[in-house]
Amino acid sequence: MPLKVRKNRAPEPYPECPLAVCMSLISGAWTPHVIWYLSAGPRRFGELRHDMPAVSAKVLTARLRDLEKRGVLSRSVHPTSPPSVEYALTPLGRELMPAIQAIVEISRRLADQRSAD
Amino acid sequence: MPLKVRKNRAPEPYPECPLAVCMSLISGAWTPHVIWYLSAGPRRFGELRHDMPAVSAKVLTARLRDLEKRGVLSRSVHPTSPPSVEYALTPLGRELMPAIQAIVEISRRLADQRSAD
DNA sequence: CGGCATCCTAATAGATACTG
DNA sequence: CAGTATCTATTAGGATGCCG
Repeated sequence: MPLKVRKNRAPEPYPECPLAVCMSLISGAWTPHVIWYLSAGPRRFGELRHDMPAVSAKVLTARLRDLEKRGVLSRSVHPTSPPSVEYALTPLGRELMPAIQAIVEISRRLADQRSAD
Repeated sequence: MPLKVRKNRAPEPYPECPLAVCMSLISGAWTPHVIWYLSAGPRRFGELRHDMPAVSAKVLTARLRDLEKRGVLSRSVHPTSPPSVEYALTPLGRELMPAIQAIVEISRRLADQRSAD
């Protein structure tokens, strides 16, 4: 059993791999969407769920916790009633925007091309 | 049982989801790396394995087949001895480069910042 | 050289029900 | 409102061995 690397993720510990650092922050099917919807400004849990109706609460929670741990976003609890929790991009999170932006633009262009057929 | 969507992938069929089209082409831990290493020009299977020592042959094959099926790259077999197979980006594949490029640049900047600490 | 077949683990994600 | 708990399913990826 040789070496046992972390599975299902880009192998971060290889510096010769030029995409690894950023990929480890945006990998996951929902991660880029979360970052995208936060790029316009802070947003609450329920609003994010509304933005992405197809994601389950569990998965959204998991992604948010993960991104918080990695320093991409911040989580602030407002002890009101009913309680509200706000998520916002950190400076690190904002550094990822060029990639997300590029993905959005390519998606739009490809979608346009398809509908033009 | 309501609607049964495709699992473990960004939900392509939601047009209101602005990242879906591109994400469906670059999702997967190794996919962006493959596209990146092909961006400099056509490349053979063995060369790609050399570029990404951490990927197994099986996974690399799977990613290449997948990308070929989606029209991102082309596969051409040269019936020499020993056989050689060359992969190259298609025009569609080249459209994805801005996103890959952005990921590479962010990775480099973040790596620089870390080493500057 | 460039695969494919087989078996395996781990990560991601979905459904549903429940809670402070 | 913003989660947590539990259970299950799908998939990505890894290890190994064989083949034209």
